[in-house]
Amino acid sequence: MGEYGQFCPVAKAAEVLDERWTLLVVRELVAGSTRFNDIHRGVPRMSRTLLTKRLRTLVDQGLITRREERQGPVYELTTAGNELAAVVDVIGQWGIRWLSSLSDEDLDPALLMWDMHRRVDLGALPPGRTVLAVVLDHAAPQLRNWWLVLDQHEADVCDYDPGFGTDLTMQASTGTLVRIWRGELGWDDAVRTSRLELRGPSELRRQVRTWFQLSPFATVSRPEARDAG
Amino acid sequence: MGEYGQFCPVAKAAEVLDERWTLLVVRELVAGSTRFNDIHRGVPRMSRTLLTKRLRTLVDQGLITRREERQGPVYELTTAGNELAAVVDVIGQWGIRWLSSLSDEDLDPALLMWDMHRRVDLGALPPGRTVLAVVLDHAAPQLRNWWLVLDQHEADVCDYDPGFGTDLTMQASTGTLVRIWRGELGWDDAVRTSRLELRGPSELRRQVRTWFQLSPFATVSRPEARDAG
DNA sequence: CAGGATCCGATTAGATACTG
DNA sequence: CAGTATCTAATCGGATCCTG
Repeated sequence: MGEYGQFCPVAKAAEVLDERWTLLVVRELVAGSTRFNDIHRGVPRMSRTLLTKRLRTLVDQGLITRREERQGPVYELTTAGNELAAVVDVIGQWGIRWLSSLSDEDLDPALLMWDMHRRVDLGALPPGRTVLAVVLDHAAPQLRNWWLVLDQHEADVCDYDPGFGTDLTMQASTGTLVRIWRGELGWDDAVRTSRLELRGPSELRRQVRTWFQLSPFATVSRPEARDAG
Repeated sequence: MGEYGQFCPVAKAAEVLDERWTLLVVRELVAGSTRFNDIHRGVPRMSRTLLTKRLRTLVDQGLITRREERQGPVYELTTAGNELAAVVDVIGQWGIRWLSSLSDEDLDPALLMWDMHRRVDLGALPPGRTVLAVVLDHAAPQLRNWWLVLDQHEADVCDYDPGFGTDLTMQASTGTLVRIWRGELGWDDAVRTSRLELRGPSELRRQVRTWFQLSPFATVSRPEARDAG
């Protein structure tokens, strides 16, 4: 795409980073995804064709490598690409401070579940397997019900009942969970006001909040409420 | 333009920042430009129509304000916009570390002179007015000769002889000056190898290197030279 | 100096269908 | 699972001309 014709390092970096979707693909790689389909789950609105193209560009630019494994291609950040973690971090910090108004379009249930499953603190789980059902109020029928299958080794997310039974059910609107996720609404506050409902053994109801680490940006300090000028 | 449909703060920030040219316009504002023409001198390849459009978008997004003054409109960063300085900084640091290969297109003489004039350390200048002529080897005729008119209060850049006489002349290729500017080539090294030639009183020849602060990214540490994997 | 209005060509990305 | 190929609709941005 476009070059800026400037020797400024900001301009040279922008040539690489400001192409549409690129920063989000990098974010997925920074978050640890290495397989095509995993990366795509983090950018589901991107066509697979376009993702292919962006990945190739990133390889050409030396930000990632592509390796053929038995299970298929594996994408990994190079040293240069890895240092973009700092860029993603600062941009996210700015974003959470100043861009808090979300449209309904932004409240993507599948994305929320994908994010949650990836931030599970495996060490905080009870022994054995735990199945957490999540019900998202008002979501479209096929996006309403989710199951997180958690054990000490991995966290899986399903959009169908995996058939192990349910240990705990969590019910809320997608917006409520997103606000909790982003650190804009306290867990206790949400429970107290019944915006977040938990059903199951009281011990699990108490513990569940420790199973998730929330968004990496949840703890970023927010600006004082006053005009932006 | 495009929305990503994600609640992730990185995605929300990218919606604002990854539109073409936007980051460079922000960079100009962070660097201190407030007038339309000054901003445009920092992004000369951007059409004025497009710059107008981007500025309006930035106002709508609450990153800058536009104020009508007697001399004309003045653009200024809001608190939110001002915090983008950190984003510009991190991106520039990454850029100078990993994107050192510049095309001829990137070596824009006018941009270099504009950058230099803006990073003059007024306090380091000799008393009174100093005129520094700059000759850029191999540049197109109308981009070869420049004059920096420096005094304790301001630094001006002209592409014509302002008629005050010349105290010191600096001659080099644009590429050499850019590499010095970016911190990739030492001043002494350039002088010793005659890539940078100075003509004028020996005292000024010795002092001139202190008049410029170089690029804000000149002092960023560079990666060790080895493969990027 | 700081734009507004238009037109038009180039680029882009989504949708769709197909492949090993 | 991980793409490729193709077509089309939409968008974007440069050029040009005009304004107060």
